[in-house]
Amino acid sequence: MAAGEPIRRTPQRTAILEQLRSARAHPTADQLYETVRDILPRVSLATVYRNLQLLANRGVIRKLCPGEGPMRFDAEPSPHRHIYCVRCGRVEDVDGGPPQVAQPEVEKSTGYRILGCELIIHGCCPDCCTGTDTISVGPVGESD
Amino acid sequence: MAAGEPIRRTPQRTAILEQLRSARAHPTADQLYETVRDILPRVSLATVYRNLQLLANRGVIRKLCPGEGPMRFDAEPSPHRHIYCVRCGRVEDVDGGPPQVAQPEVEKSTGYRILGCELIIHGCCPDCCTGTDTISVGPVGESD
DNA sequence: GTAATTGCAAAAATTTTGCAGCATT
DNA sequence: AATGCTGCAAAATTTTTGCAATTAC
Repeated sequence: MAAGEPIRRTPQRTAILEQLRSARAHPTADQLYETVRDILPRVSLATVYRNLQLLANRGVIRKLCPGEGPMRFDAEPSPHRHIYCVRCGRVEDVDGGPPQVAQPEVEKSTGYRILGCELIIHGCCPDCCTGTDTISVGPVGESD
Repeated sequence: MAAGEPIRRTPQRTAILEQLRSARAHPTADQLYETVRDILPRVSLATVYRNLQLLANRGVIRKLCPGEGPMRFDAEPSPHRHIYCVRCGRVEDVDGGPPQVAQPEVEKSTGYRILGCELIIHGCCPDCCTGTDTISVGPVGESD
């Protein structure tokens, strides 16, 4: 992982990071592309992808996989938990600190060298599961 | 999520589940397709995808997102942790019980109704990170 | 008999890449 | 000046879908 070289400052990169940082939710590359276009109308989606990848590799931002659909991006790279609404796809932060992983124990039992971890909770957000809606419990899914 | 109707038994479905259950690793749909073809040479990849989706929706199996590349499937649906090798892509189980999520607290603080959760640790497996290899720490990535 | 399931092929969705020109250091 | 970055368009990858025929219950 190339983490040594300085990151070159370009208008595109700056705008992408700015827009990601000001995003309420954890946007997809495409959603970010749309907002960046408001600032730099000629930006390309490939540039957005390339920069998000580069920034994630550098540890400046974080890439999230909700388990369905496209990847999400998070301006906050330090470990914290996320919750994903299986109905509307929204991803939000969860308070209460980072997921607990006993790094030395896991490294010993698996033989892996641990680099990081990601905890994502699946659920149904207040807007989607109002009041007494019927929902089923179990590993996520919308229909067969 | 349709969880009521009985699951119809077809040779394809049986073979897919059998192969997934006998798989050491946590295979991708495509890997599973290859092994199922040894048994049912005329099976289609679409059928593999459709069945994996259906079985995951029913809670019979579990769909995993390693954060990069294609989805993985796990014959064991009960909650347990996984570790993903960022170099070779392998996914393995981690002993030590399910990830800790204080469901009532999280439901109260987020307003979500929790359905499940997934913890995936990123690291470098013994085969990939032998001895004194140099690896960088931080949110995963191979090159820019 | 009815409804679910299958194979095939085509499509959709997401992400990556080749390349020539431009911008940043 | 050198290297990295960009836009564009094309491609690669992964997953889904339409449909007619078949199969399970």
